[in-house]
Amino acid sequence: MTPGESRFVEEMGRYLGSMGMTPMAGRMWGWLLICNEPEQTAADMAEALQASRGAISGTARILASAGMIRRATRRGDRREYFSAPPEALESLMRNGSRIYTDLRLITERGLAAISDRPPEARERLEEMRDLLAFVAGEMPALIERFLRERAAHHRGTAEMSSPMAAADDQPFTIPV
Amino acid sequence: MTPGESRFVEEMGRYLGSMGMTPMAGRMWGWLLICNEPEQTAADMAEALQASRGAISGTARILASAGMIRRATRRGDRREYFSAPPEALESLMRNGSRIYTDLRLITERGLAAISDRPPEARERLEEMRDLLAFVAGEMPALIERFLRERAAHHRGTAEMSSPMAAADDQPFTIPV
DNA sequence: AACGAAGTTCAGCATTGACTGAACGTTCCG
DNA sequence: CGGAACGTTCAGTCAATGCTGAACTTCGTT
Repeated sequence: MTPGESRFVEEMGRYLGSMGMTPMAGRMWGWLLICNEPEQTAADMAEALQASRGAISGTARILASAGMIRRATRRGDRREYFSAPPEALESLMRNGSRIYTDLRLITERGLAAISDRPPEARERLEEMRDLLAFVAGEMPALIERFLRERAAHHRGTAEMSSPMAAADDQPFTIPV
Repeated sequence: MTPGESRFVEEMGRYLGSMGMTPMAGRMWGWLLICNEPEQTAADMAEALQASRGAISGTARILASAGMIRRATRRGDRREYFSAPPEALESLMRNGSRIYTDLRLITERGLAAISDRPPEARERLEEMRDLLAFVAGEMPALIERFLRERAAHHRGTAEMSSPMAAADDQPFTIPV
C-alpha cells in the first residue's frame, strides 16, 4: 500500500468511525474501493490493514449486512472473497438517508410526548418532522436522477447499469 | 420534565452522540426543541439536564458554532438566553449535506492517490465522487423546494418565513 | 469597593467500545 | 483419518473521550 493509499484508507476509517460505524469498517471499505485485486480474501485484508482475523470477521459482517461489501464463495474453496460491488454506492446512500428516517422517528415520539401542548409550542418539532420526511422521501428520486443522467452521458462508452437491473446481476458465487 | 420528554431528550442525545457530536449536545438541542419556555438560561438547562455547568458551557459553544442554537443576551443581564431558532433546521440540514461534501473530499484525495492506475480500476471511486458531488449540489434546492411548498400550503395561517429573509431577522439581542 | 452570580477553562475520572488473540468449530486435502 | 487452513466467537486490554467539579475571570449589584 502506497502512502497515498494508506492515507485514503485511514481517512475513510476515521470518517466512517465518526459516523456510527467502526474505524475498521471504514478502512476495510476504503481498501476494497482502491485495491488492485478487486476480490480480497480475509487474509489479504488482514495483512493490508494490519488487523487481527477477529476484527476482519466482525467488520465484514457489519459491512455485508449494510450492503456495502459483497461476500462471495467459490466451490471447493474454503475462502471467502470480499469486494466492493457497484451497488455499494446505492447502499451507502440508502444508509445515508437512514439518518433522516431515524431522526424523523425520534421527532415523532417527541411530538407524541408533547401532544398536550398548544400548537405554537409544537411548531418547532412539527416542521422538523415534515422536513425530514420530505428529504427522506425525495432521496431515492434524486439518486435515480443521477443514475439516469450519468447513463445518458456515458451512453455507449460503458455498460448501461440500470438501477432496476441491479437486483438481477448479483451472483452469490464468483464464476471461475 | 415528563417521562416522555425525558425519553425524547435522551434519544436525541444518543443519536447526535453517535453522529459525531456529544450526547450532551443532543440532549441540549432536544430540550430546547420541546421546553415550555423557549429561552433557557444555562442554569435552567443545567438543572433540566442534570449536567454540570462546565458541560453546558462547552456544549453550548459547539451547538452555537454549528448554528443549531442561538445565544442571546439582554442589556443589564449577565445571563445568556439559549433557544432553538427556526433557522436551526436549515443549519441541521446544511450540516447534513456536509456529510456528502466531506466524503467527496476524501474520495478526491483517494483518486489522486491512484491516479496512475488504469481507468477501469478507478471507476469505483470516480462514480462515488460524482454521486456525492451531485447529491451535495442538489441538497439546497431540495430544501428550498420544501420551504416553498410548505409556505404555499400554510399561506395566510403562519408568517411567511422565506429562506432568503432568514439572514436578516437574526437579532443578536432579544428585545425586552 | 466588595461581594455574589454567571461563564469559561482544565485537570482528573469513569465509561465506553474497538481491537487483539486464543480457543473452538468446520471444511478441504493428503 | 489426522492435519491444515479458514472463519467465528468471546473474554480481556487499552486508548479515546465525555463529563464533572474546582479554580479562575468577568460582570452586575448594593
